[in-house]
Amino acid sequence: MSGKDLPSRRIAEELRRRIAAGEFTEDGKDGKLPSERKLAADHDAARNTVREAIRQLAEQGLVDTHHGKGVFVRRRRQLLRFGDRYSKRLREETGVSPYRAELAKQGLTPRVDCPSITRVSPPSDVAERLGLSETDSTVARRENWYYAVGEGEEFPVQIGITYIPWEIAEGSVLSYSADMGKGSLYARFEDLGHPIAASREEVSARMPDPDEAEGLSIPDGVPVLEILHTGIDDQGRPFEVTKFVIRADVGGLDYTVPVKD
Amino acid sequence: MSGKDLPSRRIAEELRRRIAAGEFTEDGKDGKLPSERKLAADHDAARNTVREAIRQLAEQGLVDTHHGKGVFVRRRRQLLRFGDRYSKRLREETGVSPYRAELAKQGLTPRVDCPSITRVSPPSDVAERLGLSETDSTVARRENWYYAVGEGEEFPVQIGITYIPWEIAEGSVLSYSADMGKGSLYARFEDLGHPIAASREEVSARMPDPDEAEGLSIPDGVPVLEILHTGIDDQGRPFEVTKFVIRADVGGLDYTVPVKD
DNA sequence: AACCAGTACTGGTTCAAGCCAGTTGATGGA
DNA sequence: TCCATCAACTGGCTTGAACCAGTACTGGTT
Repeated sequence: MSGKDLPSRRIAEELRRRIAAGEFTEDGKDGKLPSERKLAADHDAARNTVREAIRQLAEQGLVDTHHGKGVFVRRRRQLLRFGDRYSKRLREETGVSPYRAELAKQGLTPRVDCPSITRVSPPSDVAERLGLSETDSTVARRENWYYAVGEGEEFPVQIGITYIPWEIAEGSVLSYSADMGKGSLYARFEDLGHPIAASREEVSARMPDPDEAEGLSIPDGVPVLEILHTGIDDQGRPFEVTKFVIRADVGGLDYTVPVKD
Repeated sequence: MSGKDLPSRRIAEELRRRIAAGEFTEDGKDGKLPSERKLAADHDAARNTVREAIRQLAEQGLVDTHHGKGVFVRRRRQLLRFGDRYSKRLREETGVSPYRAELAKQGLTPRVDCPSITRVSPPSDVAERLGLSETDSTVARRENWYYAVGEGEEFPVQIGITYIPWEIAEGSVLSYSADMGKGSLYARFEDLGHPIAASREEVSARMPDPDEAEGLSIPDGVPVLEILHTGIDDQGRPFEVTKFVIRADVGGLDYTVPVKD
């Protein structure tokens, strides 16, 4: 046995069963569960006990609650898979960014927002990867928000914060313009003598902090993937670090890496 | 403003501040917070309100609760970073597995448990990646649990479930023995004519299901990384799929991938 | 038709109380 | 000395009540 026989668990278990059976989602139904007060009466339990059960389901990502409306079965969206983001061939042949291509597979269109470009001191993890001193150097900081638009809804997918050593970015569009022109970011780096040759990606997962949860409208019980990406040029020099934060309920990663002998 | 001014939020906020200030962890202290009943009295609030505040902290991964003992500040462990797991050179030169090497950096020793080797029908995602029919084929299923041992404590890190087409595993140690001999798994695949040449890794993050949470003793508010790994040989044939589930509070990934022109 | 107010729902938060269950340390007997 | 017992903690769970806050519909007024 893996769980104790408590009222809240029993109620949660029963709701899980009914959700799996499609009781709330079949035909014309909108996925709405009975109200907390009704469930409490049905199970002869206190409303707080039902709330505890629903909290367990929400934590598990099975339902969403909406104040004033009700509790709804969360419909599973197929994950977007991001990989191969830097290939020059892709960049030149298809003319569309990998982000756009992946969204297109699911009938979605991207919207990217670049709310700020600033000049700052690098955070310590970024400075370390760029081989810079944390205090004696500055970097250009470009913040990008990625959204997906489709079927009358728009939702945020990921945030990317790119740090570029100031001595590289200085004078280039990288340091001041949201629009980076044909071929986008990595074409500009190539112009500047840093063609991307390798990418290091350090991947972690964690719960979003409250600001991220709000900004990315992340439902309860959904973690984020955090990727610390370092761009490395043909000389082995790191020239750019980007910190991605991806909603794990809408996005994942897909790497195909050759294995070295 | 990002949060409402509710009693439970205020209490959580104050505890966050005191935790950050090191009030519970400095010098000889063991990181224990005041009891729920004491906090309730101090803040002139109901015990349930304090519990709600503590639940928020636990969800955020700041504290652990222990029934009968108290609430403790969670000490952050440096993440283990797994990458480059398949290199033949590493395998032959160092003689130690990458898993062992990464743990050694932090003064930990691995323990690996192989509780079961069975013959089953492949799950659909696995069958798809191996190019098999879900119903007309069988695979060897090897389940491995990875633990870290150090300083009088042992904790689980990840689970790996490896699926191998039966026609490949049949007759080999892969199909029946926990001990795979010198060079381990990928050396055996090489013996069988499938030297690993590339690895595809599909990465997602999610909350653990209740069984995983128990089996991996995952604290509240900690997600897992799920990696669906496909081993590909020098002919481009997939010969093995492993599903890893990693506790995100102890482990992450580290890929360095060349960028194709 | 357009608007607004009222009302009856929904979940969100807090309260005070009680009992259950795991942990710890003191007490006292063998 | 050793060990069982007990008391006094700790958090875990449930109850039932009250009130707040967001939503949607209804009916009346304009």
